Amino acid sequence: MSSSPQRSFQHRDSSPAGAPGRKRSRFTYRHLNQMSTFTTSCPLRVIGHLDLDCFYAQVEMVRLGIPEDKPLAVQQWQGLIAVNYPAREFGIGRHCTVTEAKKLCPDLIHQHVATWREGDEKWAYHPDAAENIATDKVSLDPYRLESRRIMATIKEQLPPKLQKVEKASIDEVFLDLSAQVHAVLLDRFPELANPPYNDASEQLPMPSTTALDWQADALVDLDDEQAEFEDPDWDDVALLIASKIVRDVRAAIKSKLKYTCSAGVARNKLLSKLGSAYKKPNMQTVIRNRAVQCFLSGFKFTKIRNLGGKLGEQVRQAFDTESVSDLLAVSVEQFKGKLGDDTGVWIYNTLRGIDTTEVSSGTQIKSMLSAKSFRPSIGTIEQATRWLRIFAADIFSRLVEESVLEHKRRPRTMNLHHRHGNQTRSRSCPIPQGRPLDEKTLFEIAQTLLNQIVSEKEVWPCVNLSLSVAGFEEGVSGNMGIDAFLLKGDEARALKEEPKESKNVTQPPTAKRRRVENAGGIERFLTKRETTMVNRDTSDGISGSGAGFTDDLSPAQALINSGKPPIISHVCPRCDAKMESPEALLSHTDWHFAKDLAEEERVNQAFANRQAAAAASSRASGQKSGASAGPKRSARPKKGTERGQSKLSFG
DNA sequence: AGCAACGTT
DNA sequence: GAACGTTGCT
Repeated sequence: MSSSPQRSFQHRDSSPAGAPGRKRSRFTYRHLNQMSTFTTSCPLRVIGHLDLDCFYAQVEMVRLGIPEDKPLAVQQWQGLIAVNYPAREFGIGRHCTVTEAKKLCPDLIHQHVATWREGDEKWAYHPDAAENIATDKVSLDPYRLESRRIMATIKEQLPPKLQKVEKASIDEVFLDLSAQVHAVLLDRFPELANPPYNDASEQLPMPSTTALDWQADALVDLDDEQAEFEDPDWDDVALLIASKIVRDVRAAIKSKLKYTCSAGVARNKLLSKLGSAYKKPNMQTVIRNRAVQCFLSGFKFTKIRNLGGKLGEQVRQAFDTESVSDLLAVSVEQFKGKLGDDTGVWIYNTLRGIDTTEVSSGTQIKSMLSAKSFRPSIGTIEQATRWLRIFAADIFSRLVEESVLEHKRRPRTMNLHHRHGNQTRSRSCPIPQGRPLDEKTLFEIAQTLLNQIVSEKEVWPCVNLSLSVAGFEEGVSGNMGIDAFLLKGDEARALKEEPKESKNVTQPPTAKRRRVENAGGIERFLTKRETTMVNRDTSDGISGSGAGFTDDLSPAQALINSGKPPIISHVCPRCDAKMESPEALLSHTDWHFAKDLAEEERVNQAFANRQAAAAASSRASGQKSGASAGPKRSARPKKGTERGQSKLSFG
């Protein structure tokens, strides 16, 4: 991260915090402090979402050294599972067949995914994979490995103590940038440092800035009427800072790994995710709080996460519309009546851009699956058994990469899924825990599951089989060393002095990557209104002007991080901690604020969760009702700044 | 097609 | 806890 002049902000008269007659921010010192503890209800929260552009296609482009402008698609058998943007210009879509695609674009590069081939010890890119659908099994490992490198790069780019990064899928990441932005705010706006009389409920002074320079960000049109000409407040500043951080992260991914991604920056996960999809590829979109409702109203609600399927269809039927704005007229009670309390509240909030879902950094894999659909279906147990061998090798290989080098976790259960025509069966069983796990064991367990299934009637021909492991469990049990936790086939045999078998699949302990983990994961609720303006960043991600946002922290932030007070005089009335300066003491009291609020928040959440959790099941996001009033803003329409502006003037 | 997560029964 | 279903990815 390079440093640069703070050209985003031009300071003007920085009137004292308490200057009379001066307009106050609608945010308080308490809100500001909540940023440093990632409080999910904080109205100044800033969340980023990164989404790799046609990820699989990019991986192949980079791996093969193909120039960016060449059309390429990733092939799986006769179909395409990823299409890069140059290829899309030819009208090639994800569910074209290869022959259709070649017709549209004869020069299309169609790279087949890597496959496991029976008897191989590892997946590989086979030139003739497409013709071997009957014997090969797709491997997505190359993409998982690249996904890990990207995660590592992102984490390297962010200040270690202030980052919160969640891997949401193989090509998606959420960032809670609140604490980092908080540190930047305190560093660059000294007037935010201390609440007068330690009163955290005091409103902040307005930003002492003349203009926000959104740089390459473009503003999206809004409905007029909206109170869009209000003075920028600290939430705008926070989003601007976050936007810059995100831009730098994208630049790092691009320069180090050659991948482009799109990004969304907003106040929560829901909005930032919509933002990243808003313009692709290689663009980033900022959704300011005042723009939320307008932004959301532009969507069919069916585009919103969790509403793209059955549930969305239910909603559409119930209210006979697909538009977000139509549904704004629907009351919570109506939603509850039609969809149940939890789902009803969730939808009501979601339509308003309300989402307090946490960004949880403690995300580890929870299950692994290896599957195959049989083109000509298979008809014998011997055939099925051969596939089980490949599945076991695949899964074991991934277990080795995932858990051995990192945290030693191993799965507790195995599941075998079987499909015959329309009907599907699955059987599962525990994986014996006492002893080390090896590939052969995996295979044998799978075999017993297969036997169970096969012993029923009407199982042939089989069109699909999938083997999965789940129930991952933390840690090295007892004195069993990490090395014994998982074993390569031959090592396991040696150790157990078992009779040897002919086939032996060993896994090269491939790429080693680091990991950072933590726990967490709670659902929350929030409140908040208003907005007026969306803007979009057209930056290509390499725009110079690096972030001057540093890793060094304000005293307050340093305190928060260390979690302990310094030494020397100035005694805290709360805890008798001794500080070396009045400033340190003030910062220290900030810290108390943060702690108190975090605690308060925790209690709230516990309550919310209890209610939600009881009935909690219905939807993938049990939110709590009772959205209370957000900070009110003095909605004072101002004299005109023009629409589509790239700068906003301050008071 | 091949994942992975999570919810319902 | 087992079986099955839903959602949302590339």
